[in-house]
Amino acid sequence: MCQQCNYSQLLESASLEATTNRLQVLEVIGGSHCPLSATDIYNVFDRTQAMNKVTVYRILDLLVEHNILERLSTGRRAAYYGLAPNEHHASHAHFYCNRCGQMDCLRPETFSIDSEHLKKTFPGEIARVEIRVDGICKNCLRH
Amino acid sequence: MCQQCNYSQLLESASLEATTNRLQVLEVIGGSHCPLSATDIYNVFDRTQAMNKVTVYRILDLLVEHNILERLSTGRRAAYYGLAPNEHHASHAHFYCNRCGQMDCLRPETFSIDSEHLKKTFPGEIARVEIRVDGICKNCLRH
DNA sequence: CTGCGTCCTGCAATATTGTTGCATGAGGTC
DNA sequence: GACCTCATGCAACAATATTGCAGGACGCAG
Repeated sequence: MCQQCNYSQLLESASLEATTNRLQVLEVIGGSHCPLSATDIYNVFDRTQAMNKVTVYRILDLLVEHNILERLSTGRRAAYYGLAPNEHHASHAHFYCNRCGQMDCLRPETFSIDSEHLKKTFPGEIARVEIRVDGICKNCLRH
Repeated sequence: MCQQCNYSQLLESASLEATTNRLQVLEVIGGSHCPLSATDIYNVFDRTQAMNKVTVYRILDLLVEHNILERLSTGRRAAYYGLAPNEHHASHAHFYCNRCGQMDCLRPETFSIDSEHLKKTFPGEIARVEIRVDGICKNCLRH
């Protein structure tokens, strides 16, 4: 998902310690071409070196809170996590396959939405806009 | 949310029996100015006349499947339910307050997205596009 | 009008996902 | 060395949703 991000730097500029666990979570997410669920993430560590699921959840929460990761909803129960938009990658919509549960990133230019106008007129504070396209992916269509 | 929908008719045109429970669920959702969670819905019935939560979940699933209701994600765990777009109400985005958990409907013209183009070019089948704005609502900002 | 099938509902148990409380251990500071 | 803060782990718990099974309503064939 991102080869240009320096994860230690991301953490330090958020005043967070760059611990091994945090770096590993970031590497797993950053190394994936699509957002991952918390379960996906700690399953990766089950194979190589155990990381407690609570630790994974806490790291995910922390990084979302510091805007390093973004939490994506799926229409099902589990949330998915991807790198938050930053100078290296623009905010973009996602496609969620209702059949296999895979979530994919759409290209940033897929939707052009004017959230600036909304931010000026909306009587509240807007943190982010999430766009998700639901359907059936091409792999599942073949079967 | 909708005074024009005839719920029995909606059910019948989907070949579903218009049972009391289903009509009541539809009336609760249709009578609300904003989408409701499954818990909200069966709490309404706790006061007036009990309906089992499993029944509520099953009715919600069934109606979503038949495109009478739409399931909205919140970024938290509970899903919210509103009437699906139909001839009486256009598809629209929603605002979710991260502080109080209230979900509100935005006016349909808030975002104009070109999903037709995407449907033509995307190598998969697109069922719907969900847009959610997250932030803090004006009520919560006051406190 | 009796027996059979189908559908809706309820209850209990279970599953999935995420969170909290508390203890331990590492590393820094006085 | 005593003390602090922070990250982590473990166990228990909480919130949300689903499954299995049984009973009851309703229509229909005989």
